[in-house]
Amino acid sequence: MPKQFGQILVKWAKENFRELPWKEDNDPYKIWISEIILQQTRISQGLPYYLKFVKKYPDVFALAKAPENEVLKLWEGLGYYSRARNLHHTSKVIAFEFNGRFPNTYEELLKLKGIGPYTAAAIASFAFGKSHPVVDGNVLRLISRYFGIENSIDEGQTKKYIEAICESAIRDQDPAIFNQAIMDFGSQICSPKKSKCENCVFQSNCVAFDKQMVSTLPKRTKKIRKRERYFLFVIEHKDGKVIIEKRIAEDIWKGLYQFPLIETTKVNFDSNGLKEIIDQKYDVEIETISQSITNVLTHQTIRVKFVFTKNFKIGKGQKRIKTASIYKYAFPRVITRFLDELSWD
DNA sequence: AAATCGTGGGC
DNA sequence: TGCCCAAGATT
Repeated sequence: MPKQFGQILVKWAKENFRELPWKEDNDPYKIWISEIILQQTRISQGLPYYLKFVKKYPDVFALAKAPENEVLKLWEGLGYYSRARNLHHTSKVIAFEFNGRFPNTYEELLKLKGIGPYTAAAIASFAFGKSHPVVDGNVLRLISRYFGIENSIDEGQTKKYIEAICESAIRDQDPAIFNQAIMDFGSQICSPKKSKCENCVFQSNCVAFDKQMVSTLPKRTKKIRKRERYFLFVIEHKDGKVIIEKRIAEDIWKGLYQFPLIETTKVNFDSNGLKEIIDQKYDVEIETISQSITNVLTHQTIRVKFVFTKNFKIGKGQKRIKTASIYKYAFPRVITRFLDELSWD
């Protein structure tokens, strides 16, 4: 790593500076909220949620005092809901155990739920000026290409190697500026596709550019296995009320609500005898069944049908709510999208 | 260590 | 269209 790497990076960033709302002041709370929201999430997708969160919960006490369901409702649609649950959990730790004082070291931050190596480094540097490099997807890509690292970035060793490189690079720089710069550069110039190599300030030293490996680096070895699942959501709309239940299992959408669910097999899902399948679990009369809706997630493809019924016998863990108060509960996207199309005549 | 956790945009 | 990917963390 040439010593000028950090300098060149910071110089580039100052010429391409863009203000981010959570960096207006150095409020660790706001920086924390923004970093959790931005995990595996693009700024354009996360920004509206950030604005909602700091408006409704201006400080850690406001967040800590809120009920979890309310926090999940605000998070609805953003995905990876454990982030919201951990965010809320950690807000209570900070508010009630630390009396609202935010941990200000990398090591202490790392102990908090939902804060891993990236987020600890981000908060430590952006809020407290501590010298810890952020190593996110942008950084892994940039460093892999610059050094021509052909080992998979999925491996812990590779990540540690890149972290070590960044620790030396950040040393002589302002930590916050360096971290912002390296991520901005990775996302704007050293992008996954259509990298802007023509006018890249690192072109002459970049191994990947020299060896024409820009499009093949970084390497990944993990392959995603996708499961197929088949969900029947049973809806009973009666007297302006519907029945819902909370997802509590260690599974997708934990903490969110849904209509009573029957998970079934492909054969049953596609068969004409869906009634028997439903009868096995619930004592109901079936009216209509929606067409199959496909919900593609990272690790599973879920086929969903909505089954409209009468005389549903309510069971444990289920409750009737007014349709007018559905908006208070957080639902998975596949359900909110369906509800948006629906009018409860 | 490897699998899992959502959603939406880009091509 | 189907696949990749996105300011990762947890178990």
